[in-house]
Amino acid sequence: MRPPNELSTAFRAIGLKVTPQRQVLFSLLHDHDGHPSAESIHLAASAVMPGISLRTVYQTLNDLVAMGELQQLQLTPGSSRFDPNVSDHHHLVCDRCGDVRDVYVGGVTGLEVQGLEGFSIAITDVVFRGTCATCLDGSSATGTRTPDPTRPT
Amino acid sequence: MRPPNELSTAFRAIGLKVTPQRQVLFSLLHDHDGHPSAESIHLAASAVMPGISLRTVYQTLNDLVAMGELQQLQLTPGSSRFDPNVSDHHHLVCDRCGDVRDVYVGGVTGLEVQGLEGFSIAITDVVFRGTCATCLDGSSATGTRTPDPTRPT
DNA sequence: ACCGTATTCGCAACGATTGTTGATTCGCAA
DNA sequence: TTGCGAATCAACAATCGTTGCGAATACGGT
Repeated sequence: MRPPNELSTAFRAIGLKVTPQRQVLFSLLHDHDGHPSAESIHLAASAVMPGISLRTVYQTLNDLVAMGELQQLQLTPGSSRFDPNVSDHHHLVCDRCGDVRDVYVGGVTGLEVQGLEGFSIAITDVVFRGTCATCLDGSSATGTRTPDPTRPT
Repeated sequence: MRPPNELSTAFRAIGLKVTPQRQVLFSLLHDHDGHPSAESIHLAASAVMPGISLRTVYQTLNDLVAMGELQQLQLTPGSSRFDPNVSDHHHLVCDRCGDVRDVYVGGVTGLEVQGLEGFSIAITDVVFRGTCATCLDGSSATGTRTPDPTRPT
Protein backbone atom coordinates (compact mmCIF):
# COMPACT_ATOMS: atom_id res chain seq x y z
CA MET A 1 0.00 0.00 0.00
CA ARG A 2 1.15 3.50 -0.71
CA PRO A 3 1.72 5.92 2.15
CA PRO A 4 -1.26 7.88 3.56
CA ASN A 5 -0.50 11.13 1.75
CA GLU A 6 -0.42 9.44 -1.65
CA LEU A 7 -3.60 7.58 -0.87
CA SER A 8 -5.28 10.86 -0.01
CA THR A 9 -4.36 12.24 -3.40
CA ALA A 10 -5.50 9.08 -5.12
CA PHE A 11 -8.84 9.16 -3.33
CA ARG A 12 -9.47 12.75 -4.30
CA ALA A 13 -8.46 11.98 -7.86
CA ILE A 14 -11.37 9.60 -8.24
CA GLY A 15 -13.85 11.77 -6.41
CA LEU A 16 -13.65 10.12 -3.01
CA LYS A 17 -13.23 12.32 -0.01
CA VAL A 18 -10.48 12.11 2.55
CA THR A 19 -12.12 12.00 5.93
CA PRO A 20 -10.46 11.65 9.34
CA GLN A 21 -11.77 8.08 9.55
CA ARG A 22 -10.14 7.20 6.28
CA GLN A 23 -6.89 8.81 7.31
CA VAL A 24 -6.82 6.70 10.43
CA LEU A 25 -7.34 3.60 8.33
CA PHE A 26 -4.71 4.64 5.81
CA SER A 27 -2.13 5.02 8.49
CA LEU A 28 -3.09 1.86 10.36
CA LEU A 29 -2.93 -0.24 7.24
CA HIS A 30 0.24 1.34 5.96
CA ASP A 31 2.06 0.50 9.18
CA HIS A 32 0.66 -3.01 9.25
CA ASP A 33 2.72 -5.93 8.02
CA GLY A 34 0.24 -8.64 8.90
CA HIS A 35 -3.02 -9.85 7.38
CA PRO A 36 -5.79 -8.39 9.51
CA SER A 37 -9.48 -9.12 9.25
CA ALA A 38 -12.01 -6.31 8.97
CA GLU A 39 -12.93 -6.92 12.59
CA SER A 40 -9.40 -6.51 13.88
CA ILE A 41 -8.87 -3.39 11.79
CA HIS A 42 -12.02 -1.96 13.29
CA LEU A 43 -10.69 -2.79 16.74
CA ALA A 44 -7.39 -1.06 16.09
CA ALA A 45 -9.13 1.94 14.56
CA SER A 46 -11.46 2.19 17.54
CA ALA A 47 -8.46 2.55 19.83
CA VAL A 48 -7.36 5.63 17.91
CA MET A 49 -10.79 6.96 17.04
CA PRO A 50 -13.47 5.71 19.41
CA GLY A 51 -16.87 5.39 17.80
CA ILE A 52 -15.69 4.71 14.27
CA SER A 53 -18.26 2.48 12.70
CA LEU A 54 -17.57 -1.01 11.43
CA ARG A 55 -19.65 -0.08 8.43
CA THR A 56 -17.21 2.68 7.58
CA VAL A 57 -14.27 0.31 7.90
CA TYR A 58 -15.82 -2.07 5.40
CA GLN A 59 -16.59 0.77 3.04
CA THR A 60 -13.04 2.02 2.99
CA LEU A 61 -11.51 -1.43 2.78
CA ASN A 62 -13.66 -2.11 -0.26
CA ASP A 63 -12.55 1.12 -1.85
CA LEU A 64 -8.89 0.31 -1.25
CA VAL A 65 -9.32 -3.17 -2.70
CA ALA A 66 -11.06 -1.75 -5.76
CA MET A 67 -8.15 0.65 -6.22
CA GLY A 68 -5.65 -2.17 -6.00
CA GLU A 69 -4.03 -0.73 -2.89
CA LEU A 70 -5.07 -3.65 -0.76
CA GLN A 71 -5.32 -7.32 -1.51
CA GLN A 72 -8.31 -9.27 -0.24
CA LEU A 73 -7.44 -12.83 0.71
CA GLN A 74 -9.71 -15.86 1.05
CA LEU A 75 -7.38 -18.37 2.60
CA THR A 76 -9.61 -19.99 5.17
CA PRO A 77 -13.33 -20.41 5.64
CA GLY A 78 -14.76 -17.50 7.57
CA SER A 79 -13.64 -13.93 7.28
CA SER A 80 -11.61 -12.23 4.59
CA ARG A 81 -8.17 -10.99 5.38
CA PHE A 82 -6.62 -7.86 3.95
CA ASP A 83 -3.02 -7.60 2.86
CA PRO A 84 -1.44 -4.15 2.60
CA ASN A 85 1.46 -5.74 0.78
CA VAL A 86 0.58 -5.70 -2.90
CA SER A 87 4.05 -6.45 -4.19
CA ASP A 88 4.65 -9.73 -5.94
CA HIS A 89 4.56 -12.18 -3.07
CA HIS A 90 2.76 -15.28 -1.86
CA HIS A 91 1.46 -16.79 1.36
CA LEU A 92 2.19 -19.27 4.09
CA VAL A 93 -0.83 -20.48 6.04
CA CYS A 94 -0.53 -22.42 9.28
CA ASP A 95 -3.18 -25.14 9.51
CA ARG A 96 -3.02 -25.13 13.28
CA CYS A 97 -3.12 -21.54 14.44
CA GLY A 98 -4.42 -19.98 11.24
CA ASP A 99 -1.53 -17.54 11.03
CA VAL A 100 -0.68 -16.08 7.64
CA ARG A 101 2.74 -14.87 6.56
CA ASP A 102 4.21 -13.45 3.40
CA VAL A 103 6.84 -15.30 1.41
CA TYR A 104 8.73 -14.44 -1.69
CA VAL A 105 8.79 -17.18 -4.27
CA GLY A 106 11.12 -17.59 -7.21
CA GLY A 107 10.34 -19.62 -10.28
CA VAL A 108 6.63 -18.85 -10.48
CA THR A 109 6.86 -17.75 -14.08
CA GLY A 110 8.61 -20.99 -14.86
CA LEU A 111 5.61 -23.13 -13.94
CA GLU A 112 4.49 -25.38 -16.78
CA VAL A 113 0.75 -25.17 -17.07
CA GLN A 114 -1.18 -27.76 -19.05
CA GLY A 115 -4.75 -27.30 -20.17
CA LEU A 116 -4.99 -23.55 -20.47
CA GLU A 117 -7.17 -23.63 -23.60
CA GLY A 118 -7.44 -19.93 -24.20
CA PHE A 119 -7.51 -18.91 -20.57
CA SER A 120 -5.67 -15.64 -20.06
CA ILE A 121 -3.79 -15.57 -16.77
CA ALA A 122 -3.66 -12.24 -14.94
CA ILE A 123 -2.45 -13.28 -11.50
CA THR A 124 -0.80 -16.34 -10.03
CA ASP A 125 -1.34 -16.99 -6.35
CA VAL A 126 0.71 -19.59 -4.52
CA VAL A 127 -0.41 -20.71 -1.09
CA PHE A 128 1.72 -22.99 1.06
CA ARG A 129 -0.18 -24.75 3.81
CA GLY A 130 1.45 -26.52 6.69
CA THR A 131 2.63 -25.89 10.20
CA CYS A 132 4.45 -22.80 11.42
CA ALA A 133 7.56 -22.91 13.59
CA THR A 134 5.70 -21.80 16.70
CA CYS A 135 3.13 -24.56 16.41
CA LEU A 136 5.85 -27.12 15.67
CA ASP A 137 7.72 -26.22 18.85
CA GLY A 138 4.97 -26.28 21.39
CA SER A 139 3.33 -28.98 19.30
CA SER A 140 -0.32 -28.21 20.02
CA ALA A 141 0.60 -25.82 22.83
CA THR A 142 0.06 -22.58 20.98
CA GLY A 143 -2.53 -23.61 18.42
CA THR A 144 -5.74 -21.63 18.49
CA ARG A 145 -7.64 -23.69 15.96
CA THR A 146 -9.98 -26.08 17.72
CA PRO A 147 -10.59 -29.63 16.53
CA ASP A 148 -14.03 -30.82 15.46
CA PRO A 149 -15.99 -31.33 18.70
CA THR A 150 -18.71 -33.35 17.00
CA ARG A 151 -16.49 -36.33 16.38
CA PRO A 152 -14.91 -38.42 19.16
CA THR A 153 -11.16 -38.47 19.45
CA MET B 1 -12.91 -39.31 -5.10
CA ARG B 2 -13.21 -43.06 -4.95
CA PRO B 3 -16.26 -44.77 -6.43
CA PRO B 4 -19.43 -45.08 -4.31
CA ASN B 5 -18.94 -48.71 -3.31
CA GLU B 6 -15.47 -48.04 -1.95
CA LEU B 7 -16.71 -45.00 -0.11
CA SER B 8 -19.44 -47.08 1.50
CA THR B 9 -16.82 -49.50 2.80
CA ALA B 10 -14.64 -46.65 3.99
CA PHE B 11 -17.53 -45.04 5.82
CA ARG B 12 -18.45 -48.24 7.63
CA ALA B 13 -14.81 -48.83 8.47
CA ILE B 14 -14.72 -45.68 10.57
CA GLY B 15 -18.11 -46.21 12.16
CA LEU B 16 -20.12 -43.96 9.86
CA LYS B 17 -23.31 -45.33 8.39
CA VAL B 18 -24.21 -45.59 4.76
CA THR B 19 -27.63 -44.03 4.29
CA PRO B 20 -29.58 -43.56 1.06
CA GLN B 21 -28.88 -39.84 1.26
CA ARG B 22 -25.16 -40.46 1.40
CA GLN B 23 -25.29 -42.92 -1.46
CA VAL B 24 -26.96 -40.31 -3.60
CA LEU B 25 -24.23 -37.83 -2.72
CA PHE B 26 -21.47 -40.37 -3.34
CA SER B 27 -22.70 -41.05 -6.81
CA LEU B 28 -23.41 -37.43 -7.62
CA LEU B 29 -19.96 -36.33 -6.56
CA HIS B 30 -18.18 -39.22 -8.17
CA ASP B 31 -19.68 -38.38 -11.54
CA HIS B 32 -18.95 -34.70 -11.14
CA ASP B 33 -15.93 -33.12 -12.75
CA GLY B 34 -16.66 -29.54 -11.74
CA HIS B 35 -16.36 -27.59 -8.50
CA PRO B 36 -19.85 -27.41 -7.06
CA SER B 37 -20.93 -25.41 -4.05
CA ALA B 38 -22.87 -27.07 -1.24
CA GLU B 39 -25.96 -25.34 -2.53
CA SER B 40 -25.68 -26.71 -6.04
CA ILE B 41 -24.95 -30.19 -4.74
CA HIS B 42 -28.08 -29.93 -2.66
CA LEU B 43 -30.00 -28.87 -5.73
CA ALA B 44 -28.76 -31.83 -7.75
CA ALA B 45 -29.42 -34.21 -4.90
CA SER B 46 -32.93 -32.86 -4.50
CA ALA B 47 -33.68 -33.78 -8.09
CA VAL B 48 -32.85 -37.41 -7.34
CA MET B 49 -34.12 -37.49 -3.77
CA PRO B 50 -36.70 -34.80 -3.09
CA GLY B 51 -36.70 -33.60 0.49
CA ILE B 52 -33.05 -34.27 1.23
CA SER B 53 -31.93 -31.66 3.69
CA LEU B 54 -29.25 -29.09 3.06
CA ARG B 55 -28.04 -29.89 6.55
CA THR B 56 -27.39 -33.47 5.55
CA VAL B 57 -25.49 -32.38 2.48
CA TYR B 58 -23.17 -30.26 4.59
CA GLN B 59 -22.69 -33.05 7.09
CA THR B 60 -21.64 -35.54 4.45
CA LEU B 61 -19.46 -33.07 2.59
CA ASN B 62 -17.61 -32.36 5.83
CA ASP B 63 -17.13 -36.07 6.42
CA LEU B 64 -15.75 -36.55 2.94
CA VAL B 65 -13.40 -33.62 3.34
CA ALA B 66 -12.18 -34.98 6.68
CA MET B 67 -11.52 -38.33 5.01
CA GLY B 68 -9.55 -36.67 2.26
CA GLU B 69 -11.96 -37.82 -0.43
CA LEU B 70 -13.00 -34.31 -1.28
CA GLN B 71 -11.09 -31.06 -1.39
CA GLN B 72 -12.65 -27.92 0.01
CA LEU B 73 -11.71 -24.78 -1.89
CA GLN B 74 -11.81 -21.13 -0.80
CA LEU B 75 -11.22 -19.35 -4.06
CA THR B 76 -13.67 -16.48 -3.89
CA PRO B 77 -15.52 -14.63 -1.16
CA GLY B 78 -18.76 -16.36 -0.41
CA SER B 79 -19.30 -20.06 -0.50
CA SER B 80 -16.85 -22.93 -0.41
CA ARG B 81 -16.51 -25.14 -3.42
CA PHE B 82 -15.89 -28.83 -3.32
CA ASP B 83 -13.55 -30.66 -5.65
CA PRO B 84 -13.98 -34.41 -6.13
CA ASN B 85 -10.61 -34.46 -7.85
CA VAL B 86 -8.02 -34.98 -5.15
CA SER B 87 -5.15 -35.82 -7.43
CA ASP B 88 -2.22 -33.44 -7.59
CA HIS B 89 -3.65 -30.52 -9.53
CA HIS B 90 -4.30 -26.81 -9.32
CA HIS B 91 -6.93 -24.26 -10.32
CA LEU B 92 -7.92 -21.69 -12.88
CA VAL B 93 -10.41 -19.08 -11.71
CA CYS B 94 -12.21 -16.75 -14.09
CA ASP B 95 -12.59 -13.28 -12.60
CA ARG B 96 -15.59 -12.55 -14.78
CA CYS B 97 -17.88 -15.52 -14.59
CA GLY B 98 -16.43 -17.14 -11.50
CA ASP B 99 -15.88 -20.43 -13.25
CA VAL B 100 -13.25 -22.80 -11.83
CA ARG B 101 -11.29 -25.36 -13.80
CA ASP B 102 -8.59 -27.87 -13.01
CA VAL B 103 -5.10 -27.55 -14.42
CA TYR B 104 -2.05 -29.68 -14.10
CA VAL B 105 1.08 -27.77 -13.29
CA GLY B 106 4.67 -28.87 -13.64
CA GLY B 107 7.57 -27.36 -11.75
CA VAL B 108 5.76 -26.74 -8.48
CA THR B 109 8.38 -28.57 -6.46
CA GLY B 110 11.01 -26.40 -8.13
CA LEU B 111 9.69 -23.18 -6.64
CA GLU B 112 12.31 -21.33 -4.62
CA VAL B 113 10.78 -20.16 -1.40
CA GLN B 114 12.48 -17.50 0.69
CA GLY B 115 11.61 -16.82 4.30
CA LEU B 116 10.38 -20.20 5.44
CA GLU B 117 11.97 -19.94 8.91
CA GLY B 118 11.01 -23.33 10.21
CA PHE B 119 7.64 -23.49 8.52
CA SER B 120 6.86 -27.04 7.43
CA ILE B 121 4.99 -27.14 4.13
CA ALA B 122 2.36 -29.82 3.73
CA ILE B 123 0.48 -28.64 0.66
CA THR B 124 1.14 -26.18 -2.14
CA ASP B 125 -1.87 -24.65 -3.85
CA VAL B 126 -1.47 -22.68 -7.05
CA VAL B 127 -4.35 -20.53 -8.25
CA PHE B 128 -4.29 -18.78 -11.60
CA ARG B 129 -6.73 -15.92 -11.89
CA GLY B 130 -7.70 -14.29 -15.13
CA THR B 131 -10.27 -14.55 -17.87
CA CYS B 132 -11.56 -17.76 -19.41
CA ALA B 133 -11.90 -18.32 -23.15
CA THR B 134 -15.68 -18.01 -23.06
CA CYS B 135 -15.59 -14.63 -21.38
CA LEU B 136 -12.83 -13.45 -23.69
CA ASP B 137 -14.91 -14.27 -26.78
CA GLY B 138 -18.20 -12.71 -25.88
CA SER B 139 -16.25 -10.11 -23.92
CA SER B 140 -18.72 -9.36 -21.16
CA ALA B 141 -21.51 -11.24 -22.93
CA THR B 142 -21.48 -14.37 -20.79
CA GLY B 143 -20.18 -12.95 -17.54
CA THR B 144 -22.40 -13.53 -14.52
CA ARG B 145 -20.44 -11.46 -12.06
CA THR B 146 -22.10 -8.09 -11.53
CA PRO B 147 -20.20 -4.83 -11.06
CA ASP B 148 -20.48 -2.77 -7.89
CA PRO B 149 -23.84 -0.97 -8.08
CA THR B 150 -22.91 1.53 -5.39
CA ARG B 151 -20.39 3.33 -7.55
CA PRO B 152 -21.34 5.26 -10.68
CA THR B 153 -20.02 4.01 -13.99
C1' DA C 1 -34.86 -59.52 14.83
C1' DC C 2 -32.88 -56.36 18.22
C1' DC C 3 -30.90 -52.51 20.01
C1' DG C 4 -27.52 -48.88 20.45
C1' DT C 5 -26.02 -45.22 18.18
C1' DA C 6 -25.33 -42.58 14.13
C1' DT C 7 -28.15 -39.91 11.03
C1' DT C 8 -31.78 -37.15 9.43
C1' DC C 9 -34.48 -33.08 9.16
C1' DG C 10 -36.23 -28.63 10.23
C1' DC C 11 -35.47 -24.69 12.47
C1' DA C 12 -32.98 -21.56 15.09
C1' DA C 13 -28.73 -19.39 15.67
C1' DC C 14 -24.40 -17.75 14.22
C1' DG C 15 -20.56 -14.82 12.10
C1' DA C 16 -19.41 -11.97 8.29
C1' DT C 17 -20.93 -8.62 5.36
C1' DT C 18 -24.09 -5.44 3.11
C1' DG C 19 -28.50 -2.64 2.63
C1' DT C 20 -31.47 1.19 4.55
C1' DT C 21 -32.94 5.36 6.24
C1' DG C 22 -32.57 9.76 8.02
C1' DA C 23 -30.27 13.21 10.39
C1' DT C 24 -25.96 15.43 10.61
C1' DT C 25 -21.52 16.66 9.46
C1' DC C 26 -17.85 17.77 6.48
C1' DG C 27 -14.62 17.78 2.50
C1' DC C 28 -13.37 20.37 -1.27
C1' DA C 29 -14.02 22.53 -5.90
C1' DA C 30 -15.52 26.66 -7.75
C1' DT D 1 -16.49 31.34 1.56
C1' DT D 2 -20.02 29.06 0.07
C1' DG D 3 -22.72 25.19 -1.55
C1' DC D 4 -23.34 20.65 -3.02
C1' DG D 5 -22.61 16.17 -2.80
C1' DA D 6 -20.38 12.81 -0.26
C1' DA D 7 -19.42 10.51 4.06
C1' DT D 8 -20.51 9.35 8.64
C1' DC D 9 -23.19 7.42 12.25
C1' DA D 10 -26.69 4.97 14.56
C1' DA D 11 -29.60 1.54 14.67
C1' DC D 12 -31.27 -1.94 12.67
C1' DA D 13 -32.80 -5.40 9.35
C1' DA D 14 -31.41 -8.50 5.97
C1' DT D 15 -28.68 -11.59 3.54
C1' DC D 16 -25.60 -15.51 2.81
C1' DG D 17 -23.16 -19.56 4.09
C1' DT D 18 -22.74 -22.60 7.65
C1' DT D 19 -23.42 -24.96 12.06
C1' DG D 20 -25.91 -26.22 16.68
C1' DC D 21 -29.78 -28.47 18.65
C1' DG D 22 -33.40 -31.84 19.59
C1' DA D 23 -36.73 -35.31 18.52
C1' DA D 24 -37.74 -38.82 15.43
C1' DT D 25 -35.79 -42.40 12.45
C1' DA D 26 -33.02 -46.00 10.50
C1' DC D 27 -28.37 -48.50 9.81
C1' DG D 28 -25.95 -52.52 10.81
C1' DG D 29 -23.13 -55.46 14.14
C1' DT D 30 -24.51 -59.07 16.96
